Amino acid sequence: MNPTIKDVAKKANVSIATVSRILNKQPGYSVKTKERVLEAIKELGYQPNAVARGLINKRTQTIGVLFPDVSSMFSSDLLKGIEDIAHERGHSVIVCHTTLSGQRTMKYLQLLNEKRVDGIIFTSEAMTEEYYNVLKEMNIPVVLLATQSYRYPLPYVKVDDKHAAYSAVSYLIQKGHHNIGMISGDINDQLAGLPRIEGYKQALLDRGIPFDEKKVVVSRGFRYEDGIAQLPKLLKQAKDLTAVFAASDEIAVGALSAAYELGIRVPEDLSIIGYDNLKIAEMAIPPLTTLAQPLYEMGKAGTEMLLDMLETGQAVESRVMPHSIVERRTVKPLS
Amino acid sequence: MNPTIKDVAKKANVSIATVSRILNKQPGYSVKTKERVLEAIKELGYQPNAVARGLINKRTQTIGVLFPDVSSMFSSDLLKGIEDIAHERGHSVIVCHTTLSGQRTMKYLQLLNEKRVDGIIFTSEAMTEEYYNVLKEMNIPVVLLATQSYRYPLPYVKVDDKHAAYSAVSYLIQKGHHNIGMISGDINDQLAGLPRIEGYKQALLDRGIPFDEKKVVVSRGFRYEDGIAQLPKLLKQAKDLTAVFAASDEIAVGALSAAYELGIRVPEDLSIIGYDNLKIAEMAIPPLTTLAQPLYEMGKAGTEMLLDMLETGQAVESRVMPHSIVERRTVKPLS
DNA sequence: CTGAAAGCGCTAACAG
DNA sequence: CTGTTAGCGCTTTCAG
Repeated sequence: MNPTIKDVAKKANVSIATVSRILNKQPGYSVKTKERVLEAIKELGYQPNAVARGLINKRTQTIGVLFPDVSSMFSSDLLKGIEDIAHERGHSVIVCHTTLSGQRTMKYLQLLNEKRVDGIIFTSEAMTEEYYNVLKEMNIPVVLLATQSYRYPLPYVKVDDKHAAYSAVSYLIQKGHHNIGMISGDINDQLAGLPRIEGYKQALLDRGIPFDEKKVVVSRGFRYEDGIAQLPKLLKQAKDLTAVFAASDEIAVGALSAAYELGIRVPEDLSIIGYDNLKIAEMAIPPLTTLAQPLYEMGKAGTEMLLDMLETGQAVESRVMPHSIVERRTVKPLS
Repeated sequence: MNPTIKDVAKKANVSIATVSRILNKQPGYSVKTKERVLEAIKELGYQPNAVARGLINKRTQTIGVLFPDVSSMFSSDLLKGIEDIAHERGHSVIVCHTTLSGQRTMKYLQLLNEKRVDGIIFTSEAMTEEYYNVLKEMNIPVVLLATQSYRYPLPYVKVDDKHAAYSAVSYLIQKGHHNIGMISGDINDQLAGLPRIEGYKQALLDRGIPFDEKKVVVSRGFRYEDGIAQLPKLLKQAKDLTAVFAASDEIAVGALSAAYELGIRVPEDLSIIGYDNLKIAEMAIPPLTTLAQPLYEMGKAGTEMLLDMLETGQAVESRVMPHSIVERRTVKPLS
């Protein structure tokens, strides 16, 4: 069995209180005792029991992160940022894959409560009343990552989706494209679906290009398969498109594949711009021009916010992260 | 604050022992008290404190998983399998990104010990004496995932790398290729580096094709960038190759990109086979033929093993998982 | 500067 | 069937 603080105390001939003080760098002991204790610790290979500490401190130094079954590349960029900061600031992270069904999300929320995590990062999924209620009950800091809620006062970190989509489409227009299609994600998704369509629409309108609903096709998700399925559909219902804006990189790469099958050359015959800037954007053939979300930084920022709330007890401000265009080779300038 | 078992006991007019029994489904109470207690629990919204439980039971229902900074796609497939089984069997998972430096691995190991996790899954990285010693000290089950150790008696789950590489190259030969190159990962990697080269060599020799070291080029890692850099080098030092075996899908996709830049058509001018069967293999243009490792199943299997050890206290047997060839479109049969 | 003792929330004998 | 009690390993008053 692991040695306990008691063993250390006995070995060093002091009380456990003294050992505890030394462990926690509190004042109240002579240099000599400190040395003796430190030596006992080393000799025994003593490691404090975080469980016992958690019980009394009411802090577990652990946070929970909920991921829906979104593209794993998307999630893992976020996770990396989260884990880096959490570790740096002395916290562990418990990952929870909630998949689609809310049931599992509820189970996880309950679990995280039982484990007494210090805070929760809720990613990508929409916040529901049910979730919010239990979160409120738990009475711990929560931050929304790559999602947000109008209804509930939870701090978030995300990109401005509408604005980002606007930028992507504006970029296309600047490059001389006028006949631009869009492959959207789920239109019922108030967070990543609709706003991007609105950004697309707005960009068009602002340049005096009429919006034509035939030019946007909506899929159920944001996956590769959606891109594969939707590009042909889009091309059929909207003629002579010179460019398409895909609502995610996975969709864009799917579109790239579909185009390849159709014998349509990208970017010679058709320009494509994606959204996210995942690793696959870089790896695509040809490399995908895309609207970049700083996923890794978002993960870091969200975690910073969470831990700040934890430490200060204060609310923090939401952060809208900057997006940018990463120019690669799927958009051809039109003369 | 969260209500405690005491509150429940008071409200239901019973002792905390009775509540505890009911919570743990142990015998020893009437139906009536049970109902009363259950109602009190519901009314208070009581949730047992897993930290307190962990302290007394010496079980935290939590496992730790260590990932080096391997391709995130690779890790996240594993993680998904791990998390699914862990959750199904009532455990949470703490993720630890160890990056490259062993220092961080040691810190994590120590952390996981302090948190008193019930078991550890150690992925991809080579087991060192230093790690093994602390792991042994911790005295909890450990399983190696996508790695193995000759020196230390730790159960593992992985694919037979040499055999898998042998299969991949044999496949190429069956398709009529004789002049086959290889882009290897780090040759100093005893687990994923060398064995795959040996499999390549063996497959050649078994068909009477002489091995020529000019035909294999080794990179430092298994990343996309390595593929990009190494293909041109390989093509320069080995003429008239008709096919290449890449030691990972990322390398293969990098090779695909490099070929595209060079104006080499795949598979018309050059066939390529990858290794892993990540999602990107499917998404590549053209879709990548590859040697599939069942990553998700491996994650599941490893976790099953770990939890079995935990529950039974018995050692478990290592598992060599089946590999297979996923035929897509980067290998052209030679007449 | 140091120790004794209470108690975090829970489980597990041991009594009754 | 039910309650009392002693800890699990630690932090933290409160005395000295």
